Amino acid sequence: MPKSDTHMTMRVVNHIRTMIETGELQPGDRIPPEREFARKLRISRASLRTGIGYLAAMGVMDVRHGVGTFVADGPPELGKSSLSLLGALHGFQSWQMFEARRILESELAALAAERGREQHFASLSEEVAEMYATVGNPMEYLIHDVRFHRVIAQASGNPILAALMETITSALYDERRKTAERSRDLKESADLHREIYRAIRSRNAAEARAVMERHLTMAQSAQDLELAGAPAPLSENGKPRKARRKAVDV
Amino acid sequence: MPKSDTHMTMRVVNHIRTMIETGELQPGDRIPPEREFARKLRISRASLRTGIGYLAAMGVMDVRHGVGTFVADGPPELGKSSLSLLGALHGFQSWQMFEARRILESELAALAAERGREQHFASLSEEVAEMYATVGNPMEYLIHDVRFHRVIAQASGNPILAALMETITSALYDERRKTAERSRDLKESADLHREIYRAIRSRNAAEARAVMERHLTMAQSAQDLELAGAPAPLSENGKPRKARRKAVDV
DNA sequence: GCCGTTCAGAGGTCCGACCACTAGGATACA
DNA sequence: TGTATCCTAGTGGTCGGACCTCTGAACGGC
Repeated sequence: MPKSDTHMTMRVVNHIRTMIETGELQPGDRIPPEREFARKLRISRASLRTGIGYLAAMGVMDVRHGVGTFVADGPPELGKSSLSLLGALHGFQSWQMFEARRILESELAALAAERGREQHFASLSEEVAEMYATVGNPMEYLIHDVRFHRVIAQASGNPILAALMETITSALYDERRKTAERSRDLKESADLHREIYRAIRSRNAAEARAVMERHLTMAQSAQDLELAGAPAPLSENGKPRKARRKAVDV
Repeated sequence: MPKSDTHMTMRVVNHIRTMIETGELQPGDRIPPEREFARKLRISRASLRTGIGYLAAMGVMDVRHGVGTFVADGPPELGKSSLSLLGALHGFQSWQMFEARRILESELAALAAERGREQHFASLSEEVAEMYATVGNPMEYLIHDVRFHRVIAQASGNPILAALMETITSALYDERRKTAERSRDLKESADLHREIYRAIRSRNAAEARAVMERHLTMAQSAQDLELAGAPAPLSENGKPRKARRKAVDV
């Protein structure tokens, strides 16, 4: 998509991109200090920083003040929190977020059932066990919950869908953290996760998809309930700035 | 996700975000000239530019040299071409891209069948007609093809899923453009689009999903064939790094 | 009325200085 | 000896102010 030559920023982006493609740079690697790198590329430090900023915004680079600049590591995600920004711009609604997640994760679960490997099953099993063990500790529980879904995404064998899921999940995360779930809910949640795990392990794609959908539907209604007794009013395009803010923060 | 206060870049991002949330800024609007805006925010122009660059990278702002900086207009998309960058980093494969698209668009078609409105149906019908009319002109055809899918995304009533689709599609676009389709293929393609349109209009979600899936599966195998048949793909910049580039550029 | 020229205003690039954070070594103390 | 504190080199962050390039529209000659 991006033109090369002219714009300095694109020159930087393409240069780093090439370094990645040739294997010269790998996830976790550090790039040279800005001053040095800028000299090597024959551009000003300011321009170099523009390019790096661009890559950082897209989640490809990870800049750490006082330490250095690194190639992003960990699960790929499209543009850190870009979804919430876009949401502010286009008025995304909470339920749309959940719907998107429900659809993605359901398919992910089905794919995981078809393509998952022993190692994935083992990880899933482990996380389920941890979930049961931390039913009394929502904070801890959430960590394993997230990991569980992340393992499924990996097991699906499609890193792109996994990245999309990661994007939505992280946008949903903040809101979710605020929902102080009760222990009884967590027990039910753990049960559902166990069901999902079993369906995947037995390579029953349809079942995995169905249970995952049930799980996420329940999670959504639980949160809706928590947030307000009133069901979400879909004004579609309403003026009320109040509602707008709500949709935005999701 | 982003901390506020300290980092200038986040101060800018949050400020603009707030302006968007309050409705002070709307898609298509122009923000003040950099020098002036920087003065108003009490920060240096460089810092302001960093923040704007961040927003631009995520597709929220649209910067035009010599003209001005605008709030993004048109269909939302997550981080312009961030997918192809991430692809380079994590080695995304072509088939994974197609799979993701197939899953997303199938669900989108189903949702469109359930929620679409008369105006959407009218647009779809129009695009189908245009497709038949431009069967002899691949360039023109492609435009209406893209529009057709975009209208379905809108009709689905879920802008988030639509944005995800847009992201994948635009990453796929370059590759797709190179595939000089023959007229006969286009005729078949138009027929399928017409089927999809009919299913949606008759609110048959299952049928819409199925036909869409068939359409995209065919499109994928057609392109695979094209790529395999012509063994001397344009290397775009000389380097023989074929296999690698393939996985990357998709 | 058409078309090339001019020009103001907007973003793009650069420089060089200085600030702020981090990690790890050097030092002081118990 | 062990531990806590301080110091410092290295790296990203911010600044401002000069200059370049691009775009669009007003201007003026034909």
